[in-house]
Amino acid sequence: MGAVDVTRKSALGRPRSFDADEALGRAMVVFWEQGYEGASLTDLTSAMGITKTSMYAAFGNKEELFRKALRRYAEGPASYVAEALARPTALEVVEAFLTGAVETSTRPGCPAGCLSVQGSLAAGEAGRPARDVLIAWREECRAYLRDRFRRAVDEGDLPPDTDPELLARYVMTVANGIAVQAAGGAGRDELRQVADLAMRNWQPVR
Amino acid sequence: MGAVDVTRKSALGRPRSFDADEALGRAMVVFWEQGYEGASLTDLTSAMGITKTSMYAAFGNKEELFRKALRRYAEGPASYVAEALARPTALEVVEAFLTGAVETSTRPGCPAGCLSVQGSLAAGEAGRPARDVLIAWREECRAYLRDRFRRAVDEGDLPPDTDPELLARYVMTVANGIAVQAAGGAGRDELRQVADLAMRNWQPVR
DNA sequence: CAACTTCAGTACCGTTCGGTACCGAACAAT
DNA sequence: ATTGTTCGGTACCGAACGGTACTGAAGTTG
Repeated sequence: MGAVDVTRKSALGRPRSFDADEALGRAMVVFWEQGYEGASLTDLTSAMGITKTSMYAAFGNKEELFRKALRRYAEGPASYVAEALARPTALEVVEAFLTGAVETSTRPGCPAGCLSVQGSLAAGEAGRPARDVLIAWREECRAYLRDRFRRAVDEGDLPPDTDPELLARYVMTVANGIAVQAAGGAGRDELRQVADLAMRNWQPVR
Repeated sequence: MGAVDVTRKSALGRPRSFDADEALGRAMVVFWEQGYEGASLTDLTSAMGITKTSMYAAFGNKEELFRKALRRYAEGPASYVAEALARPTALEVVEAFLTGAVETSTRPGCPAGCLSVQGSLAAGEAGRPARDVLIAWREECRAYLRDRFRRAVDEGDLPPDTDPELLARYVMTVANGIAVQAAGGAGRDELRQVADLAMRNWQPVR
């Protein structure tokens, strides 16, 4: 949550008559549902309730709008990531992470799946920058998990022969798979079970 | 492999001067790499080495070309699915399935990832039919796994309290996650480890 | 009020999209 | 040889793309 910095250069002139934060939220949903390339400016601006001109003035261009929408996604629907990382034990981290992935990917009233996965996996020339941003974001997320597991090893929370790198990649893999499943129509309860199954035997992980 | 049915209406007239099978293979790679919407007709036909006119005459239109490319993908790079399902035990099925997913998603000289996952997760209006075809394909794949696990339960190969539906969804989830990871640049060895980890404790599955 | 700035909107930019009409040439069957 | 069909290639279609110039109105500051 919180106001997104839209960097108004001055306080002069006629003030903006739409809520930039609200508009960004609408754009986020469109990107979430249709991906970067699949979301046209017409789709975006009509969902945002503003004209193309206003969008360009407020957000720069389509790519910047996407970046800001992603930031907002990270702070909003995907805030479960940061919350999960703050849990006291590694087991709880994984539990919260996968639970968050399931719930965010299957939230009623929101698009099914995860923006960072379906926003752009494959892309033509035009969508490549957006794809790279999403790859970087997922990498960052994985690095956080890895660091968290390293700490857990140091603290004796995980067995000393645990491979934090591998464990982080495994958890990310399951989370990404959950997003794909959700995009394909899988329901929350079914994915909840999948997440449980993925964790059930996680303790003996070495 | 095998000739793709391109349905020549008659033997009359000048024969085709390009190899339709070869051309379809090239198109498959482009779709694999760029997705349905991301692959333009120009991208496709220039990779296929033919003109737009020839493409339309031979394959119908972009959507049909995609369908045929998907069929070819299923018979070629994704043939590991059928092979895995034919293994004698459920454990071997899962092993072969996940190994195949890793190898196909990280094959040198081929696009990273899985066509059915990144071909179209999210889509604008134009890409929706392609997306639905891919969803159906993944569903079909999952149903095959489920049926195979049901059989394994009947045969006593899996514990009688196993949930084949859940197990199939779990395996598909991991496979899909692997494809996403591969599309994000993960290497074969790393994903190989992830697949091992996903299977390591699979035996006590109930 | 006057000066300025930004508003929302329209019309339009050049480009690319998927898809077609038409072409003369090439080949097969009669 | 004639007829019929398809070839590969060019030129083009209307529509949609991302993005911009220009407009008169609206609002803030001096």
